[in-house]
Amino acid sequence: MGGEDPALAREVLRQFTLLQRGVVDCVSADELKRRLASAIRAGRPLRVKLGFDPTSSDLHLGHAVVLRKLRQFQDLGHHAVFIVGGATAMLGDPSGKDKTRPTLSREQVEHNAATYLEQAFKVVRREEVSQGGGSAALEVRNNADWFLKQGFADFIRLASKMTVARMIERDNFTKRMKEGAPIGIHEFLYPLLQGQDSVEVRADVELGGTDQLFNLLVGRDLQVDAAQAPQICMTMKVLPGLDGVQKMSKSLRNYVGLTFPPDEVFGKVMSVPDALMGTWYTLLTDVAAEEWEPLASRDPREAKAALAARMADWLHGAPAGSDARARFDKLFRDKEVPDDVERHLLPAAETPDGRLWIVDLLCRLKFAASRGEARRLIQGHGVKLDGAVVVDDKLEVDLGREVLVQAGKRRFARVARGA
RNA sequence: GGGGAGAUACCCAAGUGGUCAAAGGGGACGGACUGUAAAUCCGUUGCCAUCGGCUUCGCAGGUUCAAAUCCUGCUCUCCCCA
Repeated sequence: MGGEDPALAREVLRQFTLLQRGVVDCVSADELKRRLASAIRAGRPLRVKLGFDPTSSDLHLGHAVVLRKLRQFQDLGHHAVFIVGGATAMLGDPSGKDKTRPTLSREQVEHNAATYLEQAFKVVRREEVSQGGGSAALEVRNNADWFLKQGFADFIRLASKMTVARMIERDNFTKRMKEGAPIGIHEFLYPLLQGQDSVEVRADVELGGTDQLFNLLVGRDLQVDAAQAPQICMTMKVLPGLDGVQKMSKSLRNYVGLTFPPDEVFGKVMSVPDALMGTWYTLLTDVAAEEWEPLASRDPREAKAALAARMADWLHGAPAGSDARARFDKLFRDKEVPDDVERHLLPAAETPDGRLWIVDLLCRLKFAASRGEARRLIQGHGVKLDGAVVVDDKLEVDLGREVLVQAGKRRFARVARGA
């Protein structure tokens, strides 16, 4: 770096510092500074790539961590390239997995891709790229567009760019081999495809979780091979899920979906172990550590509730957080029945005498998946009728007038016999 | 291509002819405590049902009064050799 222009140097440092939040690896930091400097000097924004495979139909807070980073680049005037892994989704990324994932059909992938973008726009600015540059905030690409057009020869050529030795020294493959777990050859191909994406879109920077570092680095090699400047690889700390141990993922069911309703967002965040609060604040908010740390040590519940409300506001707009909190406090802290309990009317035909066996009632309400489960729930004293614990699993409930059914702490329904 | 090992419920894992709906652990759910945190304790964890019945141990057949357990074929996985 020349370093003659102090204004430029300051701007580079400002951007660089902001961008460091939540970042674990940056390959390399110096390159990033240099690239920022030349971008600013030339008025040519960096092309920042982030890709997701539409392997399920939900994005969650774990995805949001990197999406936020992408948004941060946008806010600094850079150009986001969002890759939908239409082709790679069919392969299945081995990163962070201890087992092979099932490959998906074309149809599933396309369906998922559609819902994905919508969810991503909760975090990323969506102005589409305009031809002449200008307000180019976002460019959406689907890697099916290039991969499905390529021929066999192209594919083999790509495969030749990687060695088996390098592949198997990758930690999660080593681990799986040691455990005797299967590894499909197709899983070796995945990083190459992801790397090729970087070549296709001429990425300056690629974002990902720490478990993506290997894949991101492959992109660098392929770019060099294609006579492009190698992308800077930035990995973000992976967001731990609700269990506090494993990374947030839909298949582990420890996630908070970006489309979850406010109450659920609030409640799930409240169930995050205290020890993780700092990580969540760092990765999912811009709140300075000096702000949340004192609160978290003085009043952890309050700090977490503030975080939870913030998440709900973020995903649903301003009053959602405080509203959710009010309902949450009422239900769990004050142990009161919520205001908006769903009402069910059972058709009279189903209850000729106006009575219904409690076990069937629970099944009808989907509070239990089977009669056996309903029985167990009752035997475990988990069912209340008008506030009183049900002890008899043979109870016939009189639906002549409305009754309040509660299963566990959070499932409520008001039921009466319909016409 | 040759040799060996293996596939058990949501996951890991015991069980090698009846007493096995299948030990143990994890997870999940419910209860107590609480801040839907952590820690701890208790209960439940195939389906239907009143005794009782029905379906389940990779898949398909077979032997037997009786199979997760024995036999045959198939599918999949791992290891060693080539």
